[in-house]
Amino acid sequence: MNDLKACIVQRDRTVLLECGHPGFEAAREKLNRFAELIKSPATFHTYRITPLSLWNAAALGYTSNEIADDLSSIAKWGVPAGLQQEIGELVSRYGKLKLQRYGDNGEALVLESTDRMILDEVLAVPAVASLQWTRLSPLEAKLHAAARGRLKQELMRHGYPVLDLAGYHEGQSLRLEWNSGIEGQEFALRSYQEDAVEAFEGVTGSGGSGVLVLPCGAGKTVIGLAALERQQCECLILTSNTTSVEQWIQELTNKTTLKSSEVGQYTGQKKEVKPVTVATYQILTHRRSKNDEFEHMKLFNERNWGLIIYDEVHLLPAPVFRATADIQATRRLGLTATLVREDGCEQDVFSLIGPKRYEMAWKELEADGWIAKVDCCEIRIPMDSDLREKYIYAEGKEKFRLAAENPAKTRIVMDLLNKHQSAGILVIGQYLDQLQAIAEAIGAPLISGKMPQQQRTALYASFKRGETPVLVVSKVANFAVDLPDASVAIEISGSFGSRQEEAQRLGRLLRPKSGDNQAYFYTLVSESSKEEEFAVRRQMFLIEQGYEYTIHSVKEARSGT
DNA sequence: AAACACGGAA
DNA sequence: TCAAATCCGTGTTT
Repeated sequence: MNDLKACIVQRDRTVLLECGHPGFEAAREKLNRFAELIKSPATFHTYRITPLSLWNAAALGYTSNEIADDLSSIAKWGVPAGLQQEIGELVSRYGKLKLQRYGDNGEALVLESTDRMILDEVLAVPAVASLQWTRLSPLEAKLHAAARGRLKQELMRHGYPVLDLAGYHEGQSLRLEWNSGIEGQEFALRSYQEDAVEAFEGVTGSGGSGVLVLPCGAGKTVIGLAALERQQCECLILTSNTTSVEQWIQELTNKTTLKSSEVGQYTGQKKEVKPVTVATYQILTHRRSKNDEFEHMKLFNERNWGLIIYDEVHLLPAPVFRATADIQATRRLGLTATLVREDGCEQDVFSLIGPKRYEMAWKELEADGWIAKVDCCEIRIPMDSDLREKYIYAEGKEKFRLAAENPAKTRIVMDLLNKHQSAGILVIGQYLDQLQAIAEAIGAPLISGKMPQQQRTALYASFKRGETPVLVVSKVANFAVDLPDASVAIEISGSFGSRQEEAQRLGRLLRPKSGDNQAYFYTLVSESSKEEEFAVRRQMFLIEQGYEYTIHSVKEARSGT
């Protein structure tokens, strides 16, 4: 019995998961439903059950009983009594406050509670009390519909997520269908894409608001198109960069019956507002000068949008949250590979875009063959005595850079290139000097932000054909949507523990491979240095997704593999 | 018009 | 914590 229990569950809502344990996989899967990974050293992973992780679970339909059962099925020494209770209390908060429409004109809302004490308590919170309330009964209070977003945000901050049942306005209708493929080859959604869209639409099929979490390469754009096809309404699509804007437009016009005259681009170059409009986040947040207004936020109200799609929700900038608070009656679909934000605004995603409606673990897609298998390996490389000495006397931030630019890495890259004779190898790094040096040493072209777009495109194409087997790339790789997929990635340096960046880089390898469908991801780190710490942080998200990094230490500064 | 260069922003 | 990249607007050149 006990040999399947891989966890120690602690009173402070942290859970320690033993890595080598036979019950590891099963426990990880369960923990992912309602806990967040916060530390992942080699022997024990630490998870924390946070209010937000519980509410996201609750929104997916998990009950506190199911969570309690899951926990006790993995807890070696049982679940502390107080904790069981606390979880029950937290989970039950989701749904204790409900927001409903009041009257028929949509101008007012009513906040309802099953518990008078809770309603009294939240109405006493200053930021909530300052809204204009009319107490209708001990269990109901009325307010103006315009405050919907603000209210949800404030209540969430106070620890009470609201179940928003106030509904949506329909928006201008727009007819569109899937384009029928060649010779009756109907375009078909993959089964999980179908599931994701249905999760967004909800049981009533009336659509709603919320976030779908899917790995890179899972076809998030197609899911967005599907949501639009179901809703049949005018739609605003917000995304992170112009290449992505172009991609959306291409998919919209290729895969659906929408004509190019119905699809507009709203960016720095072109400001079209069409029945379907695709814009960058950046244009929305652009200001003439620092204290000016956001002049392009008016895009939210320029047409009667029935649906707003937020691509890459983890990058959504703060001012866009503020604008989103004002349009809570519009259906909202968030798409992302990770709910984790480096700025900690996960709560605002929950209250203003919506709760998580669907999540597919990366490993699950891998098992079904939709994405490649990836072997992740961290290689620890010693610093030679000169470098070590410099390192010891350096300041905090210099330390990181010295370790990251460890010249011994060049040798290891060469060894790895020898090992993988195949084409499709990316060397990815953070510092231009370092990348330059390595590019010269291995005789491969370096692509950085300085390189004109045309040259980049030419190199990407040559890489795709296999004529250029190895590319050295800087941070351009983080944004380049047109960079072809690779089968081996060697990360020689990375930014200060950005989990997203690591995920993005791994994402480059995920397109299914012919043959054994296997890809390789190496990350090179200087041994016993700050770089090691940050590598651990970077890897966390992927570990949560079920990837394991094997650690390989290099003995001498120059050694074979 | 389109291509390019620059500075500010986040 | 940094460095490097993007995007936007503006102004200049072809």
